[in-house]
Amino acid sequence: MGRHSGCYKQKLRKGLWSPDEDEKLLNHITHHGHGCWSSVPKHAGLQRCGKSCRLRWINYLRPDLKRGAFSQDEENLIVELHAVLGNRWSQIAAKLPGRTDNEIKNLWNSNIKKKLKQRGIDPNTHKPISEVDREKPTTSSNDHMSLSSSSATNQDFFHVRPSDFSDYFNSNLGLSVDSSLCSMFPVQFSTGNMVGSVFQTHSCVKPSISLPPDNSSSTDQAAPNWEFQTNNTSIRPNHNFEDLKWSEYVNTPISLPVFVKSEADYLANVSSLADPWSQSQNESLNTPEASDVFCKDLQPMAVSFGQSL
DNA sequence: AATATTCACAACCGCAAGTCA
DNA sequence: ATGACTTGCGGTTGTGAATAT
Repeated sequence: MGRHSGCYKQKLRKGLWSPDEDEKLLNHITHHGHGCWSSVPKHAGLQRCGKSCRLRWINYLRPDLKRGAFSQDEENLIVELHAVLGNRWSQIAAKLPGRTDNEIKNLWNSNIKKKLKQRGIDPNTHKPISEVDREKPTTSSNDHMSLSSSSATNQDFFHVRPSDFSDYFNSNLGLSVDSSLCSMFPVQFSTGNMVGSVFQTHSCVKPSISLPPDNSSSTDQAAPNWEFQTNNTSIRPNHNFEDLKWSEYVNTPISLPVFVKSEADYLANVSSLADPWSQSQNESLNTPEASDVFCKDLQPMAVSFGQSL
């Protein structure tokens, strides 16, 4: 490739950095800033290309790096972010202060991927592996948006990236939604072990998900005070925001997503959903876009989905 | 003890997008 | 408009340590 030619034309060092090189680079950037990376090696007295210096600084020498092992919370967040963002490591890293994209990518490839596979989850789609195998032959671009399929899972929606959400809104629902503001908040079917998910793409909010204690009876749970009834299914908002471990989360197969435009709308919707929804499935939620979307489009799909169980 | 394998981490490579003359 | 150059990203490879055989 053409641009990054310095490393090849000149006899520049490659491979691991020595402590001496680190010190030179650190001193230079501490006193002068990096400015144009291509001029850094010359000014710092290094036999490296600018690109290599940049990488070394970003991934290792930067003073704000956290280093050390990832916490369980960080791992969980990475999995959840990956489900929405895919391999957009830099965007994932932006949500984890002190962590680099390279570090997260390495963790994913060497550790998390394996853990997910051991739990029967396909790390690419975040779906159960058996399901991924079944679905391999056909996947049209909008298949993942359909809730009418009985094989829909939580990961169907995590699989959809924010940009896809906004495309879907813009083209199918006639709404103008900024992809960076698309979010989901949790909704729970009361007839099974199913949850939705909270996700905020524009700020680091740890998803909070709660589950019914088990698949069957959950009488002691502080249940939401409304539910949406169909012939054989009821849908409740879940506002019992207890943290959920990923290991538990991956075992919960179904979600109902609701989209909101902003953090403010999100909070408004959560509080509005705490109120009785309505007597009728046709009555709108009393909040803006999310309610409209949910009532006009997602609710009927959810009903269809619920009935197909 | 020697060798092979696995693992975690660091660094490299190729590409695309952006900037600037 | 064009090409040289920089920057940033994501996939891949290299390397040394730890572990298994």
